[in-house]
Amino acid sequence: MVKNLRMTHQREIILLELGKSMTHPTADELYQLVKVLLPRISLATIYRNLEIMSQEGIIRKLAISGRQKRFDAELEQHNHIYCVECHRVDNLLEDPVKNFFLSAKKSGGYIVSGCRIEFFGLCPQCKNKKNSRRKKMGCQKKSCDTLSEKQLEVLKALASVTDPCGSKDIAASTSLEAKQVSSQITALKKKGFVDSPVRCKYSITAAGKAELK
Amino acid sequence: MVKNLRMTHQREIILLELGKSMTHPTADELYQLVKVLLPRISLATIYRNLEIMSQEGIIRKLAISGRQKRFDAELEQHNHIYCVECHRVDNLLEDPVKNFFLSAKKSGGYIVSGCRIEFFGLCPQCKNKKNSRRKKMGCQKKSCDTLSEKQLEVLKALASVTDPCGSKDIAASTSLEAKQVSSQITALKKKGFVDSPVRCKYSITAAGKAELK
DNA sequence: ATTCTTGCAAAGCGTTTGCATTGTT
DNA sequence: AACAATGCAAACGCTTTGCAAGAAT
Repeated sequence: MVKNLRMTHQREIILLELGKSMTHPTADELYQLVKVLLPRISLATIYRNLEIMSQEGIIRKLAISGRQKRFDAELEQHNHIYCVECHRVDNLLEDPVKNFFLSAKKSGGYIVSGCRIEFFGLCPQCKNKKNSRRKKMGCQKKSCDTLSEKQLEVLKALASVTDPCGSKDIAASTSLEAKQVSSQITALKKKGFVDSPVRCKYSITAAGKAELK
Repeated sequence: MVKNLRMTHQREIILLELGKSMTHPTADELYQLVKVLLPRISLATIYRNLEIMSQEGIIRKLAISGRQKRFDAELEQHNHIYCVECHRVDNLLEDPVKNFFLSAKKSGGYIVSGCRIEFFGLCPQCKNKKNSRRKKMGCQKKSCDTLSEKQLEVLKALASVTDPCGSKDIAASTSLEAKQVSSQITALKKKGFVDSPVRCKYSITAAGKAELK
């Protein structure tokens, strides 16, 4: 699951340039930036590293509006605003859900003409496929460090929200009962993947996020 | 601006199949469906028609998650849910902003692992470019049917929301003052592009939507 | 020594376009 | 008659991949 990554010169520079950039660059834009420092680097290396690093959770791949993929070194949850004319992507500072028009005004001078909201996850079919696949592979590895299906589900649910939430909330978003959730949370806290910043409210830790690959 | 569309057999079938389909098909998926009825049709025709028809507002192009574009014959505002495993896209029946977890439960059995919210519009630079371009072209056409810049801005603001809203809301989302908005609304109502279903609340009409191309 | 990573080139995929022909108005 | 739309094939842009050479552990 976890790859043995090596810190190559190329990878270092790519990460550095992505970190410096505030424009959510595309692979090609990043290529242009990196080429200044490493003239012999190839575009394929950029793509490969961006892919690997986003899989490892070191950077974030933005699936925005059809066109090219864009990348972001900022991992904290934040939303984006996209110019339909020049295709640039900026960060949205305010929470857009709270007040559409307010955030529009504050979005660095954008004229907001719309908003796309898209949920993602597993459809019923794929959910079932995954479950049966896991059962088959279940007999191979069974160390204490391995998360159970239920724990994984809970952890994912916690990863998908920013604010701490109670076990009822988690139950509502998973296939589990509230009672089941509580015991999973206990196990997850023991492993250091979950903590409880407020009484009866839980949130995922950095270790927990890392565990989800 | 408005093209002279012809109703060809191909276009008719494409529209029909898209209308029947509940899966937000990709161009290629639609190609497979249409080919059953019109075995000699080419994929390019599918792409061309989908592009033209979405430009004309007859269908909707979904800018979703990375890979292929998807198309939808349903024009009413609704949000989507996307399976990260098999890439299918379903409709989200509930308003997702209201309650993330509630809608997750009701999303046809999906396990929701996240949500992408993306605003779009014009960035400050492109906004300025467009304005100066319009000013240059302003002397050519000046019929009564032409919308002023301000009217256009108001109309766009109304097009971007589902519920009727007051002039203050509109002012907040445009570069205009509330007073200016009111007079633009009056003009737009006269042209039949805006109506007022509730006192002091305005919404865009079908004609208004059509006017925005 | 092992195995991860690179640069290069070629292929991949989804989409768009040029062109001669066909079909609609 | 005018010109929009078609089928075909070739090109496009972005991305991925196979492979031999190179670099990090």
